[in-house]
Amino acid sequence: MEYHKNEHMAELKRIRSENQKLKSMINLMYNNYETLQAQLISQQEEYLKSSPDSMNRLKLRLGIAEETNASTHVPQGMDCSLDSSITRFESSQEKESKSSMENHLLPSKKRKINYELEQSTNADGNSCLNEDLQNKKPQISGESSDYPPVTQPKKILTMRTRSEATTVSDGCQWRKYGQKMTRHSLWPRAYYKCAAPYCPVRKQVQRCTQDPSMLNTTYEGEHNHLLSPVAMAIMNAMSHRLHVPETSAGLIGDSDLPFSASISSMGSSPTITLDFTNNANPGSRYPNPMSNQSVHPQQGSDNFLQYSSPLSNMNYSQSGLDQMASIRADPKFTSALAAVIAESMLKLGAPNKLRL
DNA sequence: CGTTTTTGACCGGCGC
DNA sequence: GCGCCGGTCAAAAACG
Repeated sequence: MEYHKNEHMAELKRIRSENQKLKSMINLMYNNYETLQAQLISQQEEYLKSSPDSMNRLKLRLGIAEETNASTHVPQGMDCSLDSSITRFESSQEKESKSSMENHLLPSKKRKINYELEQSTNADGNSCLNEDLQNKKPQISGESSDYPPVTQPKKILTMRTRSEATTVSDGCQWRKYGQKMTRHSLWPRAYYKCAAPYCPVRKQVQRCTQDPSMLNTTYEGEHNHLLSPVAMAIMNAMSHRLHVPETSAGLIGDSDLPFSASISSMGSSPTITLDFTNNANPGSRYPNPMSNQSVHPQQGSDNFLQYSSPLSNMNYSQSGLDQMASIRADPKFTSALAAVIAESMLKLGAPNKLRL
């Protein structure tokens, strides 16, 4: 009896100290993450200030619509290996987005009312006037407005995933607001808005006609709120043109990262895969940063690091803290994420090295 | 019963 | 001006 009591006490003590360790580890990682994010933002701002022209070049690299001639202006060496269907997809989206933006410039009666309503709700000094509203705002007196010019292009990212589900779970909450049959597809196109209040981000999801197992997802705009770590990692990966490994024809190979990475959706859960084999990106000009690092590949995987999101086995309704804890506690994930962020900073700090 | 999805209507752009 | 098309709205239906 006494023996069992002691055993329980020891177990409790062990669990308590483990909890403490985990807590401090989470705090440490959270701090590191915040520091990195702050550094990334300040570097971006600094870089954009020093070289305004670089913005357009970056947009091109990130697959963002150009202000003019977006579909015809394809810089040398860029996206040459893109699946032609993806290229068409992006181009048409850019065109559509442009026309939709022009549409916003001349609001209909109904839209004008909505706009005025939102204006009045934001007029109390609340600065949540989002990008969408800025685009909708009619330019009355040239550039004297307090807002950026309406020609400011929206970020457009496309992602192609193999999925049987109607949409790919990407860590964000979306509200469906429409579905349409389109002329050139046998499959309907679904329209989603980010469910966060005042967030302007929208996405369109449509199954590929040629290969119905593939889902084309187009994201438009930028989130104006904090994203979950998973969503952030996915958006980050998308910015680097990461792609689904199962895609036979459409592997986007222009990534200049020292590793290749991909998002795939097994069922409804996202899996982020980072492949540090040199073969994966033979054209990379960068040395493999992980070759002598402390990140150890899985046994038998031959320098192949795979991070399967804990969300794979996790209910999305689980509390945010638990979610963050499980993800951040995985050293493989943080290493991979840090590598992506570091790579972004490296590129931002060395504009002349951008391959365009 | 509140939230989310569905779906027909509506709107504006575009080509003819 | 008309019809087609894609994007959005909003009432109704479905869902949990």
